[in-house]
Amino acid sequence: MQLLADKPATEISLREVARAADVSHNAPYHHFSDRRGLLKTLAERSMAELVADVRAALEGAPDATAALIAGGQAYIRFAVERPHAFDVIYDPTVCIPGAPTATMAPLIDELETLLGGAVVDAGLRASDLTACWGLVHGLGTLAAAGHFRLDVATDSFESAARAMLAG
Amino acid sequence: MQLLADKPATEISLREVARAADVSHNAPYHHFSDRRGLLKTLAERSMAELVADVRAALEGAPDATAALIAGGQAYIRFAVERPHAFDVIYDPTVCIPGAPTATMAPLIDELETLLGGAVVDAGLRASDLTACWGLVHGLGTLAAAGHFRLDVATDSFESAARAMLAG
DNA sequence: GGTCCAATCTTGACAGTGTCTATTTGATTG
DNA sequence: CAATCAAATAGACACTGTCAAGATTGGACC
Repeated sequence: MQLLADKPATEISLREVARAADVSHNAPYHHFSDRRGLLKTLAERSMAELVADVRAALEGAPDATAALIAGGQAYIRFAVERPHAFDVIYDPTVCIPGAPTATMAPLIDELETLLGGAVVDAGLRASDLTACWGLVHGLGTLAAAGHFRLDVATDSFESAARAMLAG
Repeated sequence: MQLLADKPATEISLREVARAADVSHNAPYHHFSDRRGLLKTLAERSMAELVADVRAALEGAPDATAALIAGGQAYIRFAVERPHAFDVIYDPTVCIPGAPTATMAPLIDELETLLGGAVVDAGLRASDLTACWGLVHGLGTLAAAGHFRLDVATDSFESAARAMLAG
């Protein structure tokens, strides 16, 4: 996780992890089946932290509308502030949504429940979860890649969400 | 580009490209500066095709509202049908938005002009480009990763766009 | 105490990869 | 014809993921 703060998961090697832990180059194989096994674990931990961030934002909001906006903005902020952690969560070569890890599956469910609940509580239809999730995911990804700034992304989400609520 | 249809850019090796072209393992170095140089070229070609798809969708639409929806849906469809090409376009280790390639820069501009024009023509504010781009990007990415189906993503974009137009 | 066992770590080896250097080829051009 | 220059080549290096086969450990049990 420490290495993941500085470089993309793709560029993290098992031997590098071993060196950082000051053990032999093969010690990681007694803790992870594979290089992909390591990445799976990184993805699970990252997802747990993303879910925690979103939940904290939802719980800290005064009303349902504010909760939807705060939750979405927390999602976007996570993507921008921890881009490599965010990327590894959604890397399809690491975790296939159709067949997720035993640890990952409930986290995905929880994220969907949190976001879905916020969408419905704010007065939107349940099917609008797709749009809201897509919106924060795309804004977060593009902002993380540098296509626009974080505050532009969060403001943009807020006004789009309000437009959907009004419409 | 042929290899990119079957596997992510990350898993394409220069030596593999050389074998596919039936040349020595070092021949690619006379056409690309670097492994990253190859990926940059793949990103540029992919971006050109994405822009072409979006433009074709815009031009084939009967009115401004239909154009916005068709353009966004073309973007989503590209992401789902050619996920590896889509990924390499937005890979920040390949092309940094702040300092894009000479070939990539005008393509990014063109995409923004196309989408921005569609947004404004349909009656939205220019600042809504961010939300629309983020929306199709996120829906495309999540659908490509398998989090929901293509038709769910395109339908979701259509109804969200109509909601924004009505609000 | 002694004995087993499972985890953990180690060294050593292998093929594959990106990249550097130096050398050869082959066509274009003066 | 000779010169030149781009394109391709072979060879080498460090690095990587992964496999195999031994070490070391610490506790559970007789």
